[in-house]
Amino acid sequence: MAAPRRKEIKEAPETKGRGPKWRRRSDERPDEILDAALDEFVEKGFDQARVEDVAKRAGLSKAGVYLYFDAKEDILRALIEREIAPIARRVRALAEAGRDNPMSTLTGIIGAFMTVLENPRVAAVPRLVLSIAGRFPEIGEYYRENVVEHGLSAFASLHRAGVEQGLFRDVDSAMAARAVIGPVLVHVLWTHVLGGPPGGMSAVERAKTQIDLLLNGLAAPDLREAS
Amino acid sequence: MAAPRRKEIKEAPETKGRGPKWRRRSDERPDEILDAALDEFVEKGFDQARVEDVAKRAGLSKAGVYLYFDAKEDILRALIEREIAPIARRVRALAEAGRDNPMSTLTGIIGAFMTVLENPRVAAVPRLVLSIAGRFPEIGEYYRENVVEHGLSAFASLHRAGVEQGLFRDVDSAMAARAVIGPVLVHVLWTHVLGGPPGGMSAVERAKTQIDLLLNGLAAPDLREAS
DNA sequence: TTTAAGTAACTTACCAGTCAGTTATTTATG
DNA sequence: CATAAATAACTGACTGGTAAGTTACTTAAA
Repeated sequence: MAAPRRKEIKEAPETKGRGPKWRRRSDERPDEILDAALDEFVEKGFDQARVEDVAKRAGLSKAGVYLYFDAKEDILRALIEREIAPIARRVRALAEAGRDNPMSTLTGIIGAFMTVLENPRVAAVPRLVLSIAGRFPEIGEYYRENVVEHGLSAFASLHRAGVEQGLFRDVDSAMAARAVIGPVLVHVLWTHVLGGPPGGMSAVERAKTQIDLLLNGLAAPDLREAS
Repeated sequence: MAAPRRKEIKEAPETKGRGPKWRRRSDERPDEILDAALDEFVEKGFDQARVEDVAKRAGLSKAGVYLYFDAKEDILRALIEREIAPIARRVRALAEAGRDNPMSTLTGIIGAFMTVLENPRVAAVPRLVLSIAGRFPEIGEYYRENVVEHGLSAFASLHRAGVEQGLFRDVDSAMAARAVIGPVLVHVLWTHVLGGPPGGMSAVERAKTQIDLLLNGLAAPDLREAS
């Protein structure tokens, strides 16, 4: 916990003569606080994290934090909103790409999920959401609507396209989506939450195996039912 | 680790006339407290649950609780241990049964998981574990060793048996296990944590669809790769 | 009469949130 | 340019409420 150096922005006004009237010294404070909060929340959980520690990590005093956020809860809310936006955007992008080539998009999705969630800081957000969703239902709903449901519908359209091209079987989209993200989720929980050993496989190998299993099924080839 | 000493004295004085010298009035107190604690923890989460409320629910005073448990944390520990034992036992039983008939055992496992986890009180335990595993790593490890790893190895032997009988493909057992429990887990989180709508399907239908997908895969039949 | 079982009231500690006052930076003025 | 005025940014110290854990005492069973 090295004392974070205060940012020293001595930068002169951009336009010498007629600059903007008000140039705040720290427009980036809110983001710095959110960064610090994410670290603290990940380390200790929302309840056990102290606002004072968040403040210290961000390089200001507790009272300073309350200049930018009205309550601890609001820090959490803002944090989750900030972290979720890019995910929603990415999901959307994947959905767009999916129309043309469902199969490679699917493998792309699984691969991306796995590698992105390898990063503990990324994996931490869904964990945080899960752990506080009971107490702040709106946060859970927000996450559901903006990430999960978004993702689901994106996947559904991808699946639909694949069915039309004769690539995928016409099963229930929601169930298929669960078959896609379920194993990834289990892996995340296993490694990041329960502290299990990562196992021998690399992320790429795991992704490959999972896709194979997802597409071709567990049943021996000669036993598969046509559907 | 030091679980609060459960009073091992079995109630029933077998002999009518002359009972044992010491008949405690409440051998069942610890269990009553744990029942109450589960309710409170499920409702509010570990941190927000007050020991006094647990006590009230169990029908005694807060100080009374501290006669049986040294700390709030110990209540949690004991609770999880108590709830986990039967699961481990069930997992073992399923594994035994699995040797003979891997295919029906597999469908049995999925069905059992889904229906059992329909009960919020049951679903609550893994949720609790997930939410506090960061702060009490031993609890996470305990859960991992006694439930997840147990279950994994049980599944692995089931899978092996199936492979030998030519029923299953010889993929990585751990990955196959994830493919089995992942979707169930997603469903639990979806309904119990994020408050998503349950969707049209019944538990039985869902189980059926999931098994079909797991065994036969998502790919259209004529595209499947032999493996 | 002994002792396990139990309680009300207390102590202790913590921490979210506030407030009165300080410092730094910008603009206004002569 | 100096310097005063204005105000945004910030802090140390405090408050109030909450809840874990303790203690000194009471009750009731054997």
